[in-house]
Amino acid sequence: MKDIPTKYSPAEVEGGIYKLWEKNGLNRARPDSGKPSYSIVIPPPNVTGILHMGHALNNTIQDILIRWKRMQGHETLWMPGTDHAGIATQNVVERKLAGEGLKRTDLGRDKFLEEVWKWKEEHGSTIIRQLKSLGCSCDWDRTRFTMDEGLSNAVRKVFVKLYEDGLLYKGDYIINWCPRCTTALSDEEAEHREVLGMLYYIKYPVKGREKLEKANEDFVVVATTRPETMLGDVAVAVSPKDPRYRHLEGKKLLLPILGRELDVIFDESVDPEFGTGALKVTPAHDPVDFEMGSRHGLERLNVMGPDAAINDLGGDYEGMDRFECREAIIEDLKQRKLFVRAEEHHHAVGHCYRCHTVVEPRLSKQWFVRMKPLAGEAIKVVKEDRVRFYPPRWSKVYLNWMENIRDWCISRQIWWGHRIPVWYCRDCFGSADVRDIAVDAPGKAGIVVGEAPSECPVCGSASMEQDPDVLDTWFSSWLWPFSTMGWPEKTGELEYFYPTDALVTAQEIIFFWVARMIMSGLYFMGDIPFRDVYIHGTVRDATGTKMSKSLGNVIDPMDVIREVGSDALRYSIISITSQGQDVFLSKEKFETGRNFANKLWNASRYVLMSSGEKARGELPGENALTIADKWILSSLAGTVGAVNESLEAYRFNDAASSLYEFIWHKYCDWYLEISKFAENREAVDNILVLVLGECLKLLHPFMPFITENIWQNMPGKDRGCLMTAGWPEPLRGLADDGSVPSMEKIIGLITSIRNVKAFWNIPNSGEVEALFLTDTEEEAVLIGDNRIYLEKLAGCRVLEAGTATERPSRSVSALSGKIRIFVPLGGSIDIDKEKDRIGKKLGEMENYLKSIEKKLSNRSFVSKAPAEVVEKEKAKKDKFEISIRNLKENLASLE
RNA sequence: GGGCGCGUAGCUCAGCUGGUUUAGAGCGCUACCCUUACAAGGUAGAUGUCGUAGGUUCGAAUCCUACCGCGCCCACCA
Repeated sequence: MKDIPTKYSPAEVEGGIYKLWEKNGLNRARPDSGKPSYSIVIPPPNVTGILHMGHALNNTIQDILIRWKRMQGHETLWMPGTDHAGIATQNVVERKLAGEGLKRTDLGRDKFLEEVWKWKEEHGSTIIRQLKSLGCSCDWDRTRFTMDEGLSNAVRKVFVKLYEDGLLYKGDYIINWCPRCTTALSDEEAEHREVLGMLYYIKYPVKGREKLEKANEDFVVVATTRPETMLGDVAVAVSPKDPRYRHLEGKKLLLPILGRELDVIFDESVDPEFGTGALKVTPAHDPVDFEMGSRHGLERLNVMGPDAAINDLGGDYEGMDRFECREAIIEDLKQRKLFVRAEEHHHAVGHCYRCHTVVEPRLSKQWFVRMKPLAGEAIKVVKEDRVRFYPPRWSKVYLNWMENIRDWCISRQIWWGHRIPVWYCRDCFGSADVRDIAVDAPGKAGIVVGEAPSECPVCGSASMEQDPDVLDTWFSSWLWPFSTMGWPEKTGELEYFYPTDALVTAQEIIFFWVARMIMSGLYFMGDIPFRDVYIHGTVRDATGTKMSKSLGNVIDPMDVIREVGSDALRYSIISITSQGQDVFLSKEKFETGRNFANKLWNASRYVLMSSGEKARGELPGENALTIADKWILSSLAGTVGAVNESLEAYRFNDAASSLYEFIWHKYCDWYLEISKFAENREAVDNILVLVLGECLKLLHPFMPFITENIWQNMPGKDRGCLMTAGWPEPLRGLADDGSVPSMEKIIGLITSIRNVKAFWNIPNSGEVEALFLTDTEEEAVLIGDNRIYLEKLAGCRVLEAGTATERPSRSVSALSGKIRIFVPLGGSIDIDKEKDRIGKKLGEMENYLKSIEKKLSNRSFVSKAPAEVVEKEKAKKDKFEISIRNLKENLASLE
């Protein structure tokens, strides 16, 4: 025992502790335990990803909840897993292949997928391992992956059900297209970023006018940010209310360079104020134009290929990249005197959320889910508080999105993911590319949705071709709360653990995931997927920038764990994240947790070395308790209550600081010091061990490793694991006999005396004498009975305590509450210094007293304020008057 | 264009269902201490017109309005 080092070394204990838990199967959830259930849905991290600070924060919060509930006696399920992250993972593997000089098309679909699975086998367990070193007490036996057989089955079932219910369709729409990933993206996957671009003004000649002289007569000026899309223009639109263009009705314009004839159309959606009030219409490359094109029956000319290079409709520009083409077109327009000017223009441009390439709005045939029918219930459950957001403001964000919901583009032109379970009959559809076959209603002939058919139900042909696309990764994630529990089977897990209790996630994932899970839960399970949604802040660096690999400002949680340990990481990050506020991190912030862990370590070391061998932490009989004992026990009870209250309200930092305050500033600073000179050794040893044990329990959800480690070193054979020890009860039923205020008075006296000593430069180890003038006889007795505290902790000898104590000559004085303290200083007293000290204090107090008096003399205050507030104010006044009188007497006695 | 968050000690932030806090914590700073658990420590101390200006109220860091600075999210102004 004596060999325990004075520095806590997490690296030496954490791994072993985790093995201990796993060996005992402590994180396994049993749906048949009969206990109340508590379950959490883990936001599945990317299978090939690695742990970043956001994960660390997110999973620490979840682990706190799970450990807390487990100790409270709930049967807890924290189901871990990873998602296949279609685009991201495919990109990673493609990059690896590129290093070998290969493209995915060189391998072919099957071979490529083999490569991805291989990659997944090699790298997929990294994040799981990292979550374990963070201390996460997930039920690892139930680890799920979105492409597991069970989850894939759920995806197919859901696809079929949506199809049969008329909620799926495949058709031509403008979608967000990433030319680098060569796939469609959902609206949420296109991140809009404000950029400084150019707005180009271009002349479109009026047909039949050879000269380009008079604006609006000979030509119309059109403004655009993407001149390259003019290759796909089919019209120019103006507002019907715009007098400038009314005369153009029935006229034709000529598309610059290509010379195609364009109609002039009149549409309400054109804003006459913007640009020139004339808008070029490109239905295949812009969502607004697409809508307009549909209204006016315009042709849709798609002028770009999948890589956003200009296709054969682009004439001489064929083969050029879109941005290259932009430059070339501007140049050609200038040559032809059709270019007017370019001005700087701020606008939001979509970027691919995986590779950050500028997204191209592009006409394309894709699968969509009709969302409006799913949104209704999802709005209701939040409005009715059946699903609650913490902090509540996020429900507004959620509702705003839900009320304006748009259809979800779910098909992706990549290979890694759940392939769309739709087969088309080659014979029924002839040679058409199956991608181009529209599916606008359920039951279309020649199409089979669900399992691979052996033949076409219409013509009997055996030549069926599966849709080449895969589904959006979120199409499997949105089923996570029930697909992981075995849905569509009616499993015991679903019965017992669904709906789950809490979802902990980051703000940026509300639309991607939270909202969609609520919709899918309600639609497929008929019930909400979770009751509480806790939205934590975003982890940023010290300057407020979001941490990201590409910016190079990340702090790797694994580095932090190596340096200070998981517990320190967890405690630090939790203590700086107040509800829903962003977390600003720097390496120094982890010192808080490291120091706290070390403090706990050393306090435990002391308790176990000096007393723990015999003491078992039993509460001594009430008669054996000192005021200090009762004070620490009562304070512990208060802390239990505070921690519970904070955790119930998802105020993790509050819970953490309550524990910090109690353990450090009450248990260590005071009780441990007091214990060193306690008379009843046996009683105090038991209380030391008892309080330590309760502290370990309360702290365990926050710092699981160190607390379990200390727990395992505490005496007592049948302790078992702290991880499954019972959570402390709020109160231990101690009689309220005034011990707590008495102890607080003693603490106040000690502080005052220390203060005097510091002011007069008396070393803390040096002894002084002290006399006490009290208001009441009880206080004098209290001091007399507890003189040992003053002597040991303030380093003073108590000479006298009573209501008639006289101030000795050549002494300085202090005040604690209403008790006056005199400390004789013999010849060393510097009267001027003392006068100055008292004078300053007196000034402060007189000022404050004046403000109280003013308040009390205000008739409105006395008549309108609640009686207890007035009483308090009067009590304050009394206290200050006495203090001032005392100080004046002190001053007078110096004369 | 809508919506949201933040501006409190040198730094990072709590507090904000108005009055028990003469505004708190951690870090940093100052002084004294290697006191037999802990120097990653102990004791004591200094530091704030609570962004600005109004308003509501007996009373506002806390509620309302406007403004000034930051930051974020959503949105089809080309």
